[in-house]
Amino acid sequence: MTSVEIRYLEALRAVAEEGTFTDAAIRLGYSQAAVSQQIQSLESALGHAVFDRPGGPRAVALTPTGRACLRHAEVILDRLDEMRADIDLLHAGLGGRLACGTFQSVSVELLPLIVGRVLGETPDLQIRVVEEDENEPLIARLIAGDLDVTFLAGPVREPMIETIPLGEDPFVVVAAHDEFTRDLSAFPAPMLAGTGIIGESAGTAQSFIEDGLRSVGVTPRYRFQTNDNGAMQAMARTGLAPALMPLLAVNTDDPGVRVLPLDPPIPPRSILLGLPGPALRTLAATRFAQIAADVGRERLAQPAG
Amino acid sequence: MTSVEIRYLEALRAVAEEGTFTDAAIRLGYSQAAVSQQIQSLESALGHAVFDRPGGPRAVALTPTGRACLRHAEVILDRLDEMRADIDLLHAGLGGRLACGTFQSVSVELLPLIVGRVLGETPDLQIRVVEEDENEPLIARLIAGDLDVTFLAGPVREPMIETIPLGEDPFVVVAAHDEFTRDLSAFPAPMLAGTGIIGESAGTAQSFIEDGLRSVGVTPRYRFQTNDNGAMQAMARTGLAPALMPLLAVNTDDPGVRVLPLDPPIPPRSILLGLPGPALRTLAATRFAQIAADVGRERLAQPAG
DNA sequence: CTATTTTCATCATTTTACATGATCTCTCGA
DNA sequence: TCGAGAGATCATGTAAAATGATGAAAATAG
Repeated sequence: MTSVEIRYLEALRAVAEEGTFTDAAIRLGYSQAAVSQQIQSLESALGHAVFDRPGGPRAVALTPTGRACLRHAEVILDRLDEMRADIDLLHAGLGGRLACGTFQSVSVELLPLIVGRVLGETPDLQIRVVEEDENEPLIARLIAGDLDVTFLAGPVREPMIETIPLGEDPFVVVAAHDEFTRDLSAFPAPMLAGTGIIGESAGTAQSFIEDGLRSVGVTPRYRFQTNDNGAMQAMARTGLAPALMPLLAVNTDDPGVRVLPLDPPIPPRSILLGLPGPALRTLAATRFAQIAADVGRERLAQPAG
Repeated sequence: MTSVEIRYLEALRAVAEEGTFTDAAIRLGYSQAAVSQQIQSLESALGHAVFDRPGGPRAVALTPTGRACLRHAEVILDRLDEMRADIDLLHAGLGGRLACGTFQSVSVELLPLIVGRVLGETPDLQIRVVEEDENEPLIARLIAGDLDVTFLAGPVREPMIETIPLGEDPFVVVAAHDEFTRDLSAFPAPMLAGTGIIGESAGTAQSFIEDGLRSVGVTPRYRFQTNDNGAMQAMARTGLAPALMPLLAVNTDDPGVRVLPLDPPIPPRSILLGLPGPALRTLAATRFAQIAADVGRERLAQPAG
């Protein structure tokens, strides 16, 4: 009891196209007997004849079973070729797919820059972006192979993956442009205790901010919480309270607000790029990481020292 | 240098789904060593690793190459299952396709009746109808395997195919319904010499008619020739000349014409169903032939004796 | 830190499948 | 009736695959 093999399907196609077992054997580089046996194996695997052998010098003809089989066989053989081509492309670094994890503040400015440069080099690469609010699911998906590369925030302790520091993203105060803020060059941290703050709803970044505030003696009190950067900034513009946001997430072209460093400053969040171990790394992912590091050097503050 | 085999793709899928070589081997009914070697063969065929083996009791993980490969492998394996299912269906006579050759006069009444009954039995059968004006291309396509069954007219001498007589289709005169034809029960053949006739343009049927007419002493003289049955009948309705048509092609519900036998009669055309040799015959084609014979007995004149 | 467990790789061996070359058999056409 | 051409069959050597046992690496438990 044998099963269907690629070789049999190739023999089927060759015989169907050549019309004789002998010619098919020549084309495939086998002996006639080999092709005969391969077709017999295929027939025993399927349980039905695929060729009608009229005998004598007449060409063999496909049975209805053979025709049905050939229709599928051609798809299968084409798909195999496609597979090889796909894999070759993947290792040439030109094609394939790249799934990239990210989070809001990175998505605004850094990601488009990086993606733009990557696509400039390899236009046939298909980049898929997955956004999450926290590190944890991004890391999990990277390990699962669901992502090829992902941005991460803050310090990451995870031996299963490799991280590349891209730079630091300071937290800034976004406040309404009014008489009070007009002449400030930094926002006094203690004032936040009185005004309250606008912040993100939850997530890793938010608890990082809260710890930072406490370290400068301020207990955060939220006047408004949202996960949408635009909404946060718009709310700050009304003067309800200042928003405390990562600089990357701020639209600095907005004339209605002032973007100020906090005084005293709280520890900035570091931006990392996570990659799987070398064996699981795409060529495209490696290149993405290089470009991300370049862009980080250009656009992000680098840690002192 | 080995090439990609179905077995390897099955191993790839099993390992990817189970997470370990050992579990995949159990599922596939192989030893662990066998699966290990199959994956190695696949990797050497592709030129790249498909799994990352972290070593120790951790699950293996697909490499990007492996993921690309698996995407295609799943399509290929699904297609193989589909192929088997398709062939099984074909031999259960329930599914598959049936390509049927036909010609105009049969298409009008006989074919819809037969197709209706066949589809009543096997609704999932896909029937494709191919119409030709002559026997010759129909027979050629039947032999080429392009058709599974075909209607044929008149006597056929072709050892490569099998024919089943369905009945006879007499030639009738279709004449305008006027004072002259009102009381006739048969049309006198000699009159056709005076009026001329309306007939088909060319083809096997037409030369058969001409031979028949000559045998009753009439030399055919065409007033109008067309390949469209409706046009022929419409022309006869105007009274230009009587049309000589196979009864099957006549719309007998037309009150504007009288449909009369010829006197003396000319030999009728026999209607046959052509089938390929038994090895090339679909179960559906066999059933089609049985139903066609039934319908023929009900609707066609049977040859004397 | 060692023992244990889990997992995959490796090796030698057996078993199976495969390809070959030499006939056989069949059909058609001369 | 015979030969040419096509596939089937057979015996045989070879290559590939599966096996079972063993080994190595890494995480886990004590």
